[in-house]
Amino acid sequence: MALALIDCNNFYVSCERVFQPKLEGKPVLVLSNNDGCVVSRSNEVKALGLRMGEPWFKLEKLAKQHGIIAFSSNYTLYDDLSTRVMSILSTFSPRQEIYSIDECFLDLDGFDPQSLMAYGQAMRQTIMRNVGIPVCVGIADTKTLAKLANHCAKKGFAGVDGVCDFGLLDEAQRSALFASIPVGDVWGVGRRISEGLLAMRIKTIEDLRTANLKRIRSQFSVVLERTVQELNGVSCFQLEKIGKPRQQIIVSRSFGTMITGLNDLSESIAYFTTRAAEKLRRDGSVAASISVYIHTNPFKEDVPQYNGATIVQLNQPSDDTMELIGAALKGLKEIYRSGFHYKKSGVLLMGLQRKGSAQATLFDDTDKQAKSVNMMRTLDAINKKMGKGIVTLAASGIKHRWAMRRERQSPNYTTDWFELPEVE
DNA sequence: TCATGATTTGTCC
DNA sequence: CTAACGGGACAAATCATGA
Repeated sequence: MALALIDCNNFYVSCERVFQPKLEGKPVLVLSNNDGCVVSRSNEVKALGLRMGEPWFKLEKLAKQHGIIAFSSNYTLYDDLSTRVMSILSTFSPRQEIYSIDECFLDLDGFDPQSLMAYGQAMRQTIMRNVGIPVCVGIADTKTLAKLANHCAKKGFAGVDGVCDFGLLDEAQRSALFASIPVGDVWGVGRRISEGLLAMRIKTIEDLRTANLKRIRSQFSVVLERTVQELNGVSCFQLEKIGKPRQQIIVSRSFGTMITGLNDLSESIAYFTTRAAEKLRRDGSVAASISVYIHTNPFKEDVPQYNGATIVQLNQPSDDTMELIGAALKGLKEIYRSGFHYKKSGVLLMGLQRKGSAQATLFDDTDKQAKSVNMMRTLDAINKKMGKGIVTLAASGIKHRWAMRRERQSPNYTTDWFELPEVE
């Protein structure tokens, strides 16, 4: 049983550097949507002590002083480079689980244990040569250990050069290593659980690995119990098949500016529902209900706060943009209150099932359904070919006063001819 | 009282 | 110039409800 976890280094920053090599060695960071928080940092930025998740407006001055280069996030670019990285990695194993935009697991069962280090190096070199993104590789018996091995590879522990294979460590070396790493670095141990463990004097990974299982189960949860098992080499989290359809779809966004009126809110909800319905159809699913929510800015404690949410049941499960928008706007009218400054809204599609598997009812209008399928297929095809949002429904509005801030975005180098820079 | 469904919580990246 | 703090997904835990 051997598993590899391959994780791109500072992924978003690395994507920006692929197309601007002069950023190499310079402090670079990438901001979240709306230019809100720091979500990716180069090593130089980490060395300056800037923290992950820190709001940009608090750092802007400091960043200028240090000559930090900040980008708005460019998901079109990151998605495209991610696809290339994942596609290359898929050739290294018959089984791959894409865990997130910048990391995946590979099943290395049956490979020669002595050659795994070299195999990991081959992955790194191939990706660097073909895409230009640096990655690290962690190899171990379970997912949790592979994540940890990757962490060690990134930190460069014990002369490790981008690949770390726990299979090469004996018991004593393993214990010593684990005793040197804080428990919060384990996959699945977040802030809250870290605090709880600390209160029980469980400080290092070695402490956690040797902790009493029953006690962990009763004081925390079955999930943490499994994590402890995994740290001991007992596999509890299996490799998941790719292409499994999602169980929920969320589209939500903070606004670039506060909005107050029902009209602007309706536009945003219609727009988000359109995006959600596209994802739904891409998955080949239909939704049974849609939830709508709006809220004010929770960070402005001195102004009146309001959170509204509701769930609207559809007559029958659907993937039709217009039907979904109709339901969403109905929900919005119920929860809308005038007199508040709204900062964010969103929709959530629930009760997802494979299209076609839904129970047909006596009153289904099959002719109307067939027309809807054609309409939606055409809409998706045009938008795919001509660019997202070329054809939209009137309800989504045109001007989008509420659109998010993206003041420092790089061009879509790989997906839009018109955004290729001039050759100097 | 139990089983089920709905909502909240915690985590990850 | 001012004001300015992400988004999406999942599973388990917890709460609410109704037979």
